[in-house]
Amino acid sequence: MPKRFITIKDIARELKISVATVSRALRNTYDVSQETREKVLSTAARLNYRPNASALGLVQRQTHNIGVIIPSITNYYFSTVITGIQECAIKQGYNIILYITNDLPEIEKKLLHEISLSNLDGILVCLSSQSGSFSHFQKIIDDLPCVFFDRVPDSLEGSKIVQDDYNGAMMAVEHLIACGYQRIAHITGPENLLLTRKRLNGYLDALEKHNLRASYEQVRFSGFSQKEGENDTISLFKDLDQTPDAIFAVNDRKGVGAIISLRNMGIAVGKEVGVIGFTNDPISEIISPRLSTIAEPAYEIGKMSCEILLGHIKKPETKPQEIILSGDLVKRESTMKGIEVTDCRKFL
Amino acid sequence: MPKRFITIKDIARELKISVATVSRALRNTYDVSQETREKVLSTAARLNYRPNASALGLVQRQTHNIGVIIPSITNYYFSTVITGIQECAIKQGYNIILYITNDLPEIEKKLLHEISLSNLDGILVCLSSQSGSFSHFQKIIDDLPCVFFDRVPDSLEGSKIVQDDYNGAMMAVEHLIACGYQRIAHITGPENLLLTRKRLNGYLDALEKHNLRASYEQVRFSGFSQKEGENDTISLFKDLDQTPDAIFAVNDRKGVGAIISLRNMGIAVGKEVGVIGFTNDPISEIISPRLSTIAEPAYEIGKMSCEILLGHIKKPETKPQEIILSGDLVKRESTMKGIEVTDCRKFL
DNA sequence: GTGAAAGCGCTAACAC
DNA sequence: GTGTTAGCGCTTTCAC
Repeated sequence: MPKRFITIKDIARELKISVATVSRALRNTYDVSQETREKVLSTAARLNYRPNASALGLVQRQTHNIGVIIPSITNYYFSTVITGIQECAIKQGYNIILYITNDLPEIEKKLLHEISLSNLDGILVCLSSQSGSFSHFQKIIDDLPCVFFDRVPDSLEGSKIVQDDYNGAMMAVEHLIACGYQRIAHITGPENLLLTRKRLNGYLDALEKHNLRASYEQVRFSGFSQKEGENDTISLFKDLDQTPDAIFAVNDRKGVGAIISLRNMGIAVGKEVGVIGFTNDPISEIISPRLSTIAEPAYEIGKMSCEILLGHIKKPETKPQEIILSGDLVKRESTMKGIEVTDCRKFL
Repeated sequence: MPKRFITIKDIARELKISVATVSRALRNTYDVSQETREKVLSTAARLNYRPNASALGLVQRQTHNIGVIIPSITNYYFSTVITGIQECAIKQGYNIILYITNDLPEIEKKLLHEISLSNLDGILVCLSSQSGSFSHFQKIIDDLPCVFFDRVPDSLEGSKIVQDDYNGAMMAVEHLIACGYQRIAHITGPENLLLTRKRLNGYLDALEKHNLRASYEQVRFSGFSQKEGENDTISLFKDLDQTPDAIFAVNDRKGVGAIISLRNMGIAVGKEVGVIGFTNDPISEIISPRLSTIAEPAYEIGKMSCEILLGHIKKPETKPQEIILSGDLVKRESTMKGIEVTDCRKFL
């Protein structure tokens, strides 16, 4: 182990003063003479002194590291959230340590067990899809400030930051209705996730509000991937006597999957069957036709989560907060019933 | 600072033995009796003891944290590389600390200055686009094992992991040529990046090899974004007397940009003008027509980089290695000259 | 205003 | 096989 950095001892020796004085001078404590302080500061700069993180961690019981547990980072939403977290953290002098669960509860559990909590001042969590119980989180919460974002538990205490899933879904479905679609199906994520249920409720309530048929028959639960969006769509068209004339997808990737399946079936997306997603993934601008969606404040979610966590870390007595950030409807061609698709070029 | 975890002292007190013995038992050192060890292990388990990371870091001079400096994570390539890094790291008991530069050399420099190196056992770096000089890295390299990936410096020593940029570009352009395209332009990244120059050389050499016109006139340097791909394409068609009949883009995002601009110009992508990218971003399957590309081993690059770094950490005398991973040609419709586009549905 | 010393949690060298 | 001690780099009483 060759790592050896300059320490306050080196500075003290060079200046023939005690380490205590060096320490005080460095931290600008008042009871140190102007002269000494300047000497210390200048030699520290000259020697390129940096405080040792482990020593600080040991004595102050805080490491300035925060953990982030997340199912995946290879999609627009999560990577943007992380970017928000990281930017906020660094600004306040904190590092983020990244843990990816691959959306697998076993890995999540294993991780939680193995993570060195003493290396962390707090933790940011987005649950994996199938997290059945949350007992493994309870232990952590007891030890460490913990903030949940996006996929949050309903049964645990703690701060929670989410987008407005219910109203977002409501907006999406009302937009479909406003466009003239009537038989609106929903392809969504795992039933046990709170996020899924909230969007589902928004969907169902919007239908009821407008006196349209709201039934579980036209809902498909599965995962969050494009492929699953494709399959759900196929299943919808195979199983239903009256095929839907619109699909509300729980996210844009599934929305893209829906468009692809519809295209494969020879159905004109928009004109014949409308599709709307959720996220505003850049991909929704690329797909043909372009996908209408509910834009989520991903970056904000990350930033806000980090700020709240840092608040808990700095003031442990802070009460848990639940924050809901609203999204925006983005209208594109996938929900335009009116336009004629005679000239295919338009969509190429 | 409320954090207080169980320590070996607690175990020692409970068992009325010394902390040294506890430490030895925990680490399974040989000179401890079976009986004592079992007692220690069981109380450690019962008390849910976890070694204190800071204390370990202090005494062993290693933190089991590795830093990752990367321009961005909100795209397929980088997020996949990170996933590979994280998976490899966790498997070997290391945490990754993420630093995002936003591709800004000022932030990169600032970061390098502020990062607590004593908190890191090593560092993985992907340069920002405009890193002019690398002097700020030199200091780090002297202190800490450092491995570069993807965007590597040519003037610094150290292990470097990259895809085969030169041959990938060569393959891409030869594919275009094989498809019958003749006037092949190139839209690429910042000229000062090694990666850009390698792909450029592959491009130029392929043209020369096949006796086609190779000139800087048909090359556009800019950034890596889709928007810049759009602009480069427009510029190409505006400036050139003889407009290109194919475009080789430095990455898929720019390739997508090229397709979008071509479509806007009313040009049939594939049939009239071929486009090929680099990466195999999932987006290349979504765009219409689907984008041919060179698939990069992103996950492998991450995994390999992490492995090499861990090698350096564990065996500091290890010589720097330069590893080149090859990519694969993926043929799609954006380079199909032959097919008739009468039925647009095919592409929708 | 400054130094000496203890202590954070742990390992390792040295006794016995 | 186990205990004692010193020390990793730093902060923080407590003296003076």
